[in-house]
Amino acid sequence: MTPARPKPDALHEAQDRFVATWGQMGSAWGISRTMAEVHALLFISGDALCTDDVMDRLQISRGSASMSLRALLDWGVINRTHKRGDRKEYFAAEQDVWTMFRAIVRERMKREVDPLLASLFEIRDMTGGLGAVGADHNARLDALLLFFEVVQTFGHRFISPAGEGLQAAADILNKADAP
Amino acid sequence: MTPARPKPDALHEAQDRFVATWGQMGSAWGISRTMAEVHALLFISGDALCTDDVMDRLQISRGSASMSLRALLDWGVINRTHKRGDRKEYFAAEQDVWTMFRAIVRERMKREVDPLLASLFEIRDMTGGLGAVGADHNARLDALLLFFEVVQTFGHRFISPAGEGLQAAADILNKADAP
DNA sequence: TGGTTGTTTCAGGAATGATTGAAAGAGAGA
DNA sequence: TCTCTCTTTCAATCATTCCTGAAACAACCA
Repeated sequence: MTPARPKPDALHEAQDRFVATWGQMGSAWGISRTMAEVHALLFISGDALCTDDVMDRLQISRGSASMSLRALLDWGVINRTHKRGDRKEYFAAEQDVWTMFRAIVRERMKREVDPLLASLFEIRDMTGGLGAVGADHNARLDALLLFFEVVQTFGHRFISPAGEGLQAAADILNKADAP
Repeated sequence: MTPARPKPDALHEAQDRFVATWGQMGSAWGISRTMAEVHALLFISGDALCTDDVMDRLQISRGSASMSLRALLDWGVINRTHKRGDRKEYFAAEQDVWTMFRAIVRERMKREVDPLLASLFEIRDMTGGLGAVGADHNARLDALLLFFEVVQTFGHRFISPAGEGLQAAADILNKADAP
């Protein structure tokens, strides 16, 4: 067995399983497995960890750890911290789940929904000149556009500053739960 | 230039761009590019196409076309049809955008959210015996569980039979739009 | 400034996931 | 039953994406 046990085995194993689970979830949704695992580790440990901690725990290279951490910072789901008398950088995951998902939704909207809508508008314009030939085509595009505009509206509401976003979502769900 | 032009160039090009756009979108969300492209083609053309039509238009192999079509059937976003006096199978995309997304949400819930919740519960149980050591860990898991239960509730409402699902979502969004 | 510690970058290699194409399967009609 | 047409399967190949590791970079301190 392992001679040194800094943590109870059960906790350590539970963390590992959480990391694996969250990693799988990530890849199903288009996020690289490692990046999701790094996030999972920071979230579930609750501590601020340094690059070497992450490397050791997940058995990944320095480069990979650095890139994942950078990407997570860009997404706004982790933060840099420092420890007094230590030059290393430490990273801690946002612990509020709603705040975390607001950040995720904000980024995905910016990276995917907004460009998608822009493209759909452009594509629609390509057949503006056509008469009846393009009518059905345009009708289909319009239906899709309408749907994604609704998605965008809803998304904006979800991510809008603190109270509103969370409250709006919670209210909707509470109302929806009642009947 | 191409000698035969069964369709106006503009329409053809618009379709191609839509296919490419939808394909990109797919890969960002964990769906294989080709499968998303096949779906895009069926959706934007509005016709029922056979395997060869899809192969020719997207320049993919028979095997790839067959597998993509099968997967799209499993997702419930396209349907088989037949033409009188023709043994070939034709495929047509669901044209109602809300129905289409209800199918997508239903499948993703079943494939990803449900198993995720099951895993999170299991992981939580792994540290049930631990005292104070595991308390923070469990609190974090609980917060995540709560969030995904909300997601699940909301998702179920969205996909619930015809009227309700669509209506509920539309209502919520209309209300949210007002102020 | 030189030495030390820590971080980022990126070309190349490894792993993962997707596609092909040919062969087997399935069904219809004669 | 045989033949013809269309569909599905799957091992081998290909493409893409991800990770590694070492070198360059940056920041701090004496």
